[in-house]
Amino acid sequence: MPSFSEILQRRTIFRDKDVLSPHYVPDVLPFREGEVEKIMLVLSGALKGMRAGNLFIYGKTGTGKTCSVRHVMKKFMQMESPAKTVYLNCRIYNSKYKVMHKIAKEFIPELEKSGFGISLIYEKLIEWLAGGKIQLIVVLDEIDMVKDLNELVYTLVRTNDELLGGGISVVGISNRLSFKEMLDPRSKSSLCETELTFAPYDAEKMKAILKQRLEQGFVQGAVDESALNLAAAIAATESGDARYALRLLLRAGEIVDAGGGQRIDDSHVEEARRSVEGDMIKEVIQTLPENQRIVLYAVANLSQKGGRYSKLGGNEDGENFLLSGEVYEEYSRVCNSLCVKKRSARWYREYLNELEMLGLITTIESGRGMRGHTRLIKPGYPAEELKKIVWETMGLEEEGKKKEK
DNA sequence: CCTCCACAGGAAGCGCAGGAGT
DNA sequence: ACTCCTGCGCTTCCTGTGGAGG
Repeated sequence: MPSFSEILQRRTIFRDKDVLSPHYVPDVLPFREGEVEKIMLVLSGALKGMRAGNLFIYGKTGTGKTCSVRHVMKKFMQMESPAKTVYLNCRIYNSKYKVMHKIAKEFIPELEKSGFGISLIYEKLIEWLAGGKIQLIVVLDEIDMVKDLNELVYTLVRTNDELLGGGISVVGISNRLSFKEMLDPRSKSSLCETELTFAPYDAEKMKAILKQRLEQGFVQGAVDESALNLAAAIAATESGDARYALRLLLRAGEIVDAGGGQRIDDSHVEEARRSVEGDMIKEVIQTLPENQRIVLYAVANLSQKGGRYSKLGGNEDGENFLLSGEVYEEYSRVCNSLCVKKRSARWYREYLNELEMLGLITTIESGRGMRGHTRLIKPGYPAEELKKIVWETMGLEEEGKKKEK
């Protein structure tokens, strides 16, 4: 059993792990100068006591949206001004009430406790804004998660009509462009007063970003040039997501540390990719309902044994596809042995659709050679790995699985 | 050609939990 | 604190689809 002092004395190639975390806001944002300037421009009015413009920011995950906004907020707060900003993530504050309450209690201590009516919160907020002639900027990250978004936007925008001094402006951030169509036209036109799109990073930019971070995050010379290139290339081709790239490097560093090495090379990045991928699959599977996990297990299990399709010699390219029907049979069987009540065949099909969308399985329509109209299924990842992960997430049911064998 | 098979997926409705309204 | 309402997960029922088999 090691002591803390031993652990602290262990050699590490990290200088500062925080720099590699997704929450870190760097002082310089490479390739986002233009976007940062535009955000500053839109919000600058508030510093002069005028109402700032509303802003809608769109871009895929890991393209620096949140980072850029937080960066601007940081600068904004350093200025002498009665203007205020609030940042909230709508994954947590996902309704009009929760958002309004969070905004209010940020500035008005007496509303700290919950249980106030929405109208009281609203009035207090107006009183506070008008009293101090305050310009408030509300940043709503992952804004598409708000259930009654139309209501919320309408309320926030209308507030300005009731105010003589002070005002509210909204900065919405989303990674889904399609949600804009869900808004009614009035909310849409006020929220999207100004729009800004963040493009994914290409491999070159990704490399520069990683380079900037690893100079602060790792000790000098800890990362091979080719390992850096590889990490940048993987992240750029898979998603353009800088967070993913950073995660790769972080994991690769941990792998090297664990092995007592001193340099990250290509093999560590490859290993990190597999490891991170495994983590992400696990995260997804964990959120799945029990029955859906059993469906996934059934697919994995059956694909190892081989389905009827391959036994009938129906496939030319050797792909081991499964028939929808036989997977349902297998699923039913597993449910039985686990003493879990099975879902109807109709709902099972919905489960399949969702699993496909999540990339956990792939399906194709049956063509010639197959009787009837069905779907051919195969796992999206190695069956062994999927079974293991499902197994782990099932926890207590492990005993049941053993009996089944 | 028609019929049957083996499914896909839409429509309606049901029971339940949690939030809104009073 | 009480009911009322609504969204969600799910079942039941049903119509559609495209090739196989007669």
